[in-house]
Amino acid sequence: MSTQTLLPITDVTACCAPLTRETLPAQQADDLARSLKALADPTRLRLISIVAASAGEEACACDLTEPVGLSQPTVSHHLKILVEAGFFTRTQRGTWAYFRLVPGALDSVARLLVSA
Amino acid sequence: MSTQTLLPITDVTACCAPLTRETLPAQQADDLARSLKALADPTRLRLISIVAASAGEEACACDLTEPVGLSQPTVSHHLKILVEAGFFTRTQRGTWAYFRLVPGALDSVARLLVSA
DNA sequence: GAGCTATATCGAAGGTTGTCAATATCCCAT
DNA sequence: ATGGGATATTGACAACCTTCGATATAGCTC
Repeated sequence: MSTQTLLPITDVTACCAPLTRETLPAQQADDLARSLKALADPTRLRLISIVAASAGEEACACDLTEPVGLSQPTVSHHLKILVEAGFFTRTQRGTWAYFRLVPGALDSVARLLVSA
Repeated sequence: MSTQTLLPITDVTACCAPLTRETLPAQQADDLARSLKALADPTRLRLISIVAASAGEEACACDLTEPVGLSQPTVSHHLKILVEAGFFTRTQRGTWAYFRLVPGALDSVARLLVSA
């Protein structure tokens, strides 16, 4: 993960043919790789899965630390990466931070991987 | 990328519900993350794309170095990672090594990412 | 066999990532 | 205001990744 700002997924997938259709330009390869890097961590996959399975498809940060078994700063770090990559939205309500899946974000990445 | 042996994709995806269906067990999160890590590199995405777009969906290693603009050892390294992750097969014909996409491998990963 | 070519492996440098403890920030309640 | 709880940021460290040049291996051709 670089320090560069991540494109929201919807931008990454706005324009392009699927991966297997024609040779991917370097710029688009970079963008897609950045999105995939955000997903390519077991803790982040579990966070996505937990949020998606939560009531209202929304989860409080306070309920995410314990299930993944890592420290609070580490979980906060992973959540930030998922937000910056465009997979999560963050809503502050009082002291609590709530996270939701961005609708269609995972599907956009998936669509780029398939041929048909 | 760890030194640990990668599961072929078909094993990763053999058993499990989509990512967003229920909380992903740690073991499956690890496996899927390993597959995604193999994809999460711009050079490897371009290699996949070039091979997929080649005549017969097959490409010789000798034709892959120049388009990605990296050294021969580096390209060889990326090809190895894609083979070990189960996305490519490698066939030796004389001095040349030919690479093909494993049918369905990308689709298996994509299917785990979508909800529907 | 000798030499050439294609590919893989080795070893090292530099950058990136995941993790934590410590600390800062923000918001609510008293 | 003050205190307490929730979350984010900082700084540090170890592990890992990408890349290369140098070298090894394997197969073809003469």
